[in-house]
Amino acid sequence: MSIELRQQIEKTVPLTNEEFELVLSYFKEKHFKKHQIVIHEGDHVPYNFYIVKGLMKSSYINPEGKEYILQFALEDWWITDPEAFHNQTKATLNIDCLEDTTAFALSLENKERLCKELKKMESFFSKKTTEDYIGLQKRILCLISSTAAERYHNLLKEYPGLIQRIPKSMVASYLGVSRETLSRLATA
Amino acid sequence: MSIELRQQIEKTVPLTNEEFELVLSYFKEKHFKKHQIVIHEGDHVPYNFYIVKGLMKSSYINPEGKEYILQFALEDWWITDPEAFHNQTKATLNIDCLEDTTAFALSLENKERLCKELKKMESFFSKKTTEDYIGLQKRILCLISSTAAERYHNLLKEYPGLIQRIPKSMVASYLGVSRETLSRLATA
DNA sequence: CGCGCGATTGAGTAATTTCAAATCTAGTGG
DNA sequence: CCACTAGATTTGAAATTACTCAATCGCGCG
Repeated sequence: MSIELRQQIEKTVPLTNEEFELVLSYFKEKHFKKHQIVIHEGDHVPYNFYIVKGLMKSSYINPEGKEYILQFALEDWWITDPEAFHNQTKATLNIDCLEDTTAFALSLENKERLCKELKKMESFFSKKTTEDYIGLQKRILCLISSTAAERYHNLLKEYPGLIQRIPKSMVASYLGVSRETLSRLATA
Repeated sequence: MSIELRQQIEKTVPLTNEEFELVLSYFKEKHFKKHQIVIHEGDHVPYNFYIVKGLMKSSYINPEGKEYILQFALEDWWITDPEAFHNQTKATLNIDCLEDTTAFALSLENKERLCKELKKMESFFSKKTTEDYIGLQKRILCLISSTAAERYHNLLKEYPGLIQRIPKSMVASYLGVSRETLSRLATA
């Protein structure tokens, strides 16, 4: 059930069985249904979620009600409203489920306790955040340097499995183009 | 000379004078002239730079020679090619100076030694990377949800001091619009 | 079988780019 | 101090790209 998480951590730091048990003990298993809202704008953000099975998305909804998708998270990915989670402020993003989803939930308090108790976990989170940072920088480069068509094909190439599980209209939102434009790109 | 760096670190973790001396000892002071190239695509990336005085930018240059600016870094900011630096691979970005610049250079080896010797520095870097990640997420949101005009005015509001020190054509590159479009926005 | 959501298509409009030319400006050497 | 030049900025006009609004299509689910 949690082999992937262990493997992910062990890409950075090796763990004994006991250590991994300790790590797991700080998480709380949570179950969500398709369409369920996990975090709503204005909420307190109690957890960072590691996705065991399923699919969530995080997005910003502007005053006119238009949704802009910041992230999809499927198996072995993490998702939260990072600013609200780390600064313990109110959420500006919304997080919901595109499928029935099982996640391991880690509170900020538990994250800090865990890092204190098991110093190498601090290295793991640090490395993970750095990798995520690099990913965002690449996405920014893509947004400022590529056309809508190039961005779409790049996404297809990078995450071929993702597109099958997501309505095209959401792919459009993630790429920063209208559904109609994406539809015209997809057939070309 | 290095009061700002100490203050930046102490926003996350308190330091004694001795500890800060230790921190500083891992950095190497470097001087660069305006227009000097600090990192060239294909180079090894030996350092992450903390800017003491001056201004650098990092950018990607596509095969046709068009430049896309990922980051500006002025006093009290950090800059490197993060992927090449952390994975010790060849640079895909270019970094150069828009002004004469003094920087504190930290090698990956020294960063790791420092974190090992002074555990709280790992917390500092971790926190810093998280904050930077949040910043990039905001920039992505801005890119997918705002018009060129909104992005420009947002930049003016967020970093009012930056614009005076940077050619408008580079602001355009950073925002992902053509110089001509930015010029028309700026006068409006 | 029909409802409803998502996807597609069409037409008109708005925003942005490109290419080209003109203008402005800062730094250099005389 | 002035003239000159290279780079940066602005402006204009045409072409492209993407958006909006509206209508239609397709299909899975109840």
